[in-house]
Amino acid sequence: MLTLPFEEPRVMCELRFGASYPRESLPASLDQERQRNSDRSNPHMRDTEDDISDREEDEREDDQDENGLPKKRGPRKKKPGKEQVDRAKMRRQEANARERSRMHGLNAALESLRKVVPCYSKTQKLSKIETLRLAKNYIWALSETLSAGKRPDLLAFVQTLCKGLSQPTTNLVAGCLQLNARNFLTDHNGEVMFSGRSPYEAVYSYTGSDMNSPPGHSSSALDTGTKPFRHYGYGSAYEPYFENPSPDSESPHFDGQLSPPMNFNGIFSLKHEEPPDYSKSSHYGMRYCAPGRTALAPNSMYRVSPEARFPYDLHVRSQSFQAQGEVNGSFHN
DNA sequence: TAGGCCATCTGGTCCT
DNA sequence: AGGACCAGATGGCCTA
Repeated sequence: MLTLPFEEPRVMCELRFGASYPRESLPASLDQERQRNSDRSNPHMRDTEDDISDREEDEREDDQDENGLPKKRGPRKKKPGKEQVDRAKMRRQEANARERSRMHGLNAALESLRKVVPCYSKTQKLSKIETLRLAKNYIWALSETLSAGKRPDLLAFVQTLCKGLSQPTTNLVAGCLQLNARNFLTDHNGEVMFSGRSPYEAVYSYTGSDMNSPPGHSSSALDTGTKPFRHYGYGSAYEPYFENPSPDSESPHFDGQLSPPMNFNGIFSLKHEEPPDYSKSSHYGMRYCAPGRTALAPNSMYRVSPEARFPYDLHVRSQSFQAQGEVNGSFHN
C-alpha cells in the first residue's frame, strides 16, 4: 500500500536530508540511475506517479466539454493538497529520525556488548558481526567453565572464543591473552585450529560430535558454516596462566553432557535436546529453571539431567560473578 | 581498486 | 493512524 502518493523524484532526493550530499551535487547520470533503481524497487511508486501525471493530463483535457463549458465531474480521487504533501514529508522525516534513533540505540547496545566481551578496545573496534559472534562464543565458553566447576582451561577457552571468528579477530583475542596468534589459525571454513607444537598434539581427535559447538552454530545467521569444534592436543603452554594447573589438564573432557548449562539471570538449568529459540527471548523466564527447583512445567522443553552434577549451589549468582570475574581478569587488563 | 563495514533512507509489514 | 521493526538499496570510508 502506497502511503506517499505525492512522491516525485525531486521530493525523494530532498528527503535524503541526512545524506552528506545535496541532490544538485549528484552527477546527472548517477541521479538518473538512482531514479531508475528507485522505480525498479518500487513499482507502486512508478504506478502512482503515472497515475498522477495521467490525472493531470485528464484535468487539462477534460476540464471543458466541446462547448468550452466546465464538464460535470463524477467522484474522483482527490489530488493530495499541499498540506497533505507537507504532512507526508514531515512524517517521512520523522520516521527517518526515529529510524536513526533506533539504530543509534542498537549501536549503543552493541557498544555496551563490546565492552563486556573479551578484547574490548576503543581503537580497534570489533565489527558488529564479530562482536555478536564473540559474545555468543563467550557465553558458551563461560557456560562450559561453570559446568566444569573448575578453573578454565585457557587454550580450550580461547579456542571456543575464536570459533567462527575472522582471522583478524582471532589474532586480537589471542593478542589480548598474549598468546601466539599464529597458534590459532582459522582455516577456510572459519574453524579455529591450534597449530602450536605440543607433546600432547592431537591426543583428542575430532569426534564429529557437535557437543562443543555453541548452540545453533551450524545454522545461525551469525555463523559461517563452520564445522564442529575440534579438540586439539595442548600441553604446557597454558600453564603460566594458572596458579595451579588443572588436574586434568591433559585434555578437555566430555562428560556426556550434550550441551552446556545455561545461565539466565543467575538461574541455571542443564538443558537437553534443542537449543533455545533465541528469537523468543521473552519466554526464557518461563522455560528455564534452576535444578532442584520444581517449577519446570511438565511439558517444558528443558529438563534437568538426573546425572548432571551442578558445581554450585543455588547461590549461583554471586558465584557465577566470581567465576566470571576470574575469567574476565584474563582479558580486561 | 575491490571488498568489507557502516550509516542512512526508504517502503513494506505488523501491531497497538 | 502511527510507531516499531525489518530488509533492500545506496554511497562513503577504510584497508589490504
